[in-house]
Amino acid sequence: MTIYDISEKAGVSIATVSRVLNGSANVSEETRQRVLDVIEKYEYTPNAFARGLGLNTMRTIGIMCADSSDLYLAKAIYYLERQLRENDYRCILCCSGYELDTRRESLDLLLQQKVDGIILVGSNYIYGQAAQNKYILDAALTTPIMLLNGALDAPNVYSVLCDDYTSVQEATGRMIASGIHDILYFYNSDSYSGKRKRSGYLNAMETHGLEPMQEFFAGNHEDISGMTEQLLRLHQNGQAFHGLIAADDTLALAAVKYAQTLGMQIPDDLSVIGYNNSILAQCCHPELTSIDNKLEALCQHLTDTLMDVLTDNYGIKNTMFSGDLILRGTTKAL
Amino acid sequence: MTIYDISEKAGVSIATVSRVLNGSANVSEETRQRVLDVIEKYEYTPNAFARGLGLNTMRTIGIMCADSSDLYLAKAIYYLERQLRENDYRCILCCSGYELDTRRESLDLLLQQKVDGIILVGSNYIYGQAAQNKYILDAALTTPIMLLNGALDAPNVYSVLCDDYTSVQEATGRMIASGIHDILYFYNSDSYSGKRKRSGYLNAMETHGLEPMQEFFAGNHEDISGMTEQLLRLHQNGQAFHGLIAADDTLALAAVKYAQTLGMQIPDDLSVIGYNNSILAQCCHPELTSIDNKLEALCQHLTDTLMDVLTDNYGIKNTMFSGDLILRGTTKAL
DNA sequence: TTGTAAGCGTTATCAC
DNA sequence: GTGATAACGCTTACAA
Repeated sequence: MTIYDISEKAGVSIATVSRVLNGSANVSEETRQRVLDVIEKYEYTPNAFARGLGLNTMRTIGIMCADSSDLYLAKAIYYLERQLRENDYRCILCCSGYELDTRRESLDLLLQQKVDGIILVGSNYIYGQAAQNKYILDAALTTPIMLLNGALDAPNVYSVLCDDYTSVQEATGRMIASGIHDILYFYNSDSYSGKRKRSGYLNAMETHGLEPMQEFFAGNHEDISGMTEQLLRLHQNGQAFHGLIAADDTLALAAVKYAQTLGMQIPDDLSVIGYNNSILAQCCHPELTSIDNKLEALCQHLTDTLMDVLTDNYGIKNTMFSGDLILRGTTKAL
Repeated sequence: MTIYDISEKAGVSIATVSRVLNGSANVSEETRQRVLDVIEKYEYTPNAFARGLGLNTMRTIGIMCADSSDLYLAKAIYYLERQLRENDYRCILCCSGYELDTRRESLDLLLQQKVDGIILVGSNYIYGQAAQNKYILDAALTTPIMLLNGALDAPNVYSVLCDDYTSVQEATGRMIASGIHDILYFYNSDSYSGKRKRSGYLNAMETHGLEPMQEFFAGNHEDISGMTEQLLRLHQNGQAFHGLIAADDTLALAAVKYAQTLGMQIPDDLSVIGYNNSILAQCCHPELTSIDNKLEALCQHLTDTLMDVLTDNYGIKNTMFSGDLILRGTTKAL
């Protein structure tokens, strides 16, 4: 079934069928109905490729992330897909991994597919050195690039992120105010937002004249046992801390397991604050106090901005949301 | 840049450029090189829409799932996307939700996008009544349909799943053999695989002449606190059990929290077995014994089969893998 | 209000 | 080997 078949059966030209299909006003109600009847009768649907060629768009958005099975990224993808679908856009998912080379490839893939926009999900896309971000700028020459949890000042690049710095700074401050002074910062990434979180912690400690303690975990993002073991080694080496702020709920969960392994009471012997307020926060007993970075709101804003850019060729360049500390059982009243 | 521009600059016809582009043998090495040079110089890439129209494919596969942020589904999507990309296919992600109506819509969306195949991820897509599965059969008229963790016997529909029945039956049997006779089955879905898991439990209990205890959780899939509370209510009502088999790691985790809340020792006072062997299994202390259903292997087999179908129009219709019980701290030696 | 015809940028079938 | 040229199925001026 093509538009020709329909036009023939309805006794009109293909232009008229096309007009009906695209809701053009310049069609008499009578012919419109006649055409619609034929379309329905034969269950005709326009050929998406032909339409794409004619309109130079198939209404698709590329969603790129390092690893779509990551709890946090998966949630972001979920929100974005739903919101884009509501705007009649389809999503092409592309997991780029964490290497620069594979990221370039992934981005090229999406550009070749001629998507209308590309969303980079995750702060790890922005590197410290400008040269490493060049492939993003190149892509932006062709297609609007949206950054979720990253920032890059360039034409046709739009950023939406959460104020990680302030969130962690305030959380640390509240823990200090509750009387805990030996607080360990436990992290596993020095990405754009990773750096900002850590700065927040450092600033809070310095402000209160306290000595910072930082511990970096280099292993796999999902290796909770490995994280726990690393903390246990710290303990064996005599490093004491009664508070722990984690850059991620996974790390915080490892801290809870660490305490349980040693028979410590939470929050009396150890207070823990996580980040992301993911489902993991509910997974332990007591439940995790965690920083909520408003992912759904971030995604909604990003989608809205992208729609603005796509229609008006203009949108808000940078937006920063503020996070919320969600209090649960791993901290005393802060 | 179009193929015309390139042909002009290279001093050949568009046919020759197209031949070079598609690796046709009938081009002299000299012209091939000349054309390639021009292509490289101008960074030309063929227009995907035009190519799609000509070839009637853009090499895309639709991946449909109820909720891509679900831990298990997210993992499946991750594997599938990677494997499809290796085969030079792009993925269009579409979250359909759990309602029949929205599923129909989602499937239509993918068909209209003219994907080359559709993967339904999750056992919940297959309903008990044939009429409810009709929309899948209709889609299969046009496009091969792959079922991950579901089975449906129909033309152009292919199924890959794990033997949930046997996995749960054996796990239950081993728990019984370890001396635990009052075992609760905790579940939250009566989907295709949900039913099979439950049957496995029931069969094992009956075989050993034990009275089954089943508890259904009707709330949100992520509401671990709600699940924990439901178990606590059960306890308050005097229902005793020293073993618990869960249809999902989330439910198993709730069981661990339930025990911790009551001050029970795991596994001495309560043994727990989960399902999926997801990251959640690592999240509690002690860690979850869980049934691994070989998701990556399932996905790989599904992708391979789909590639077979796409190239030869023929592939293995039904495949069943067997699961593994991964022993960890929530059970005594089984 | 409707129809004609020219794109859109490929692939593929012919000739030569 | 290479080059015309006809599909592919739509959108959209431009005419009528």
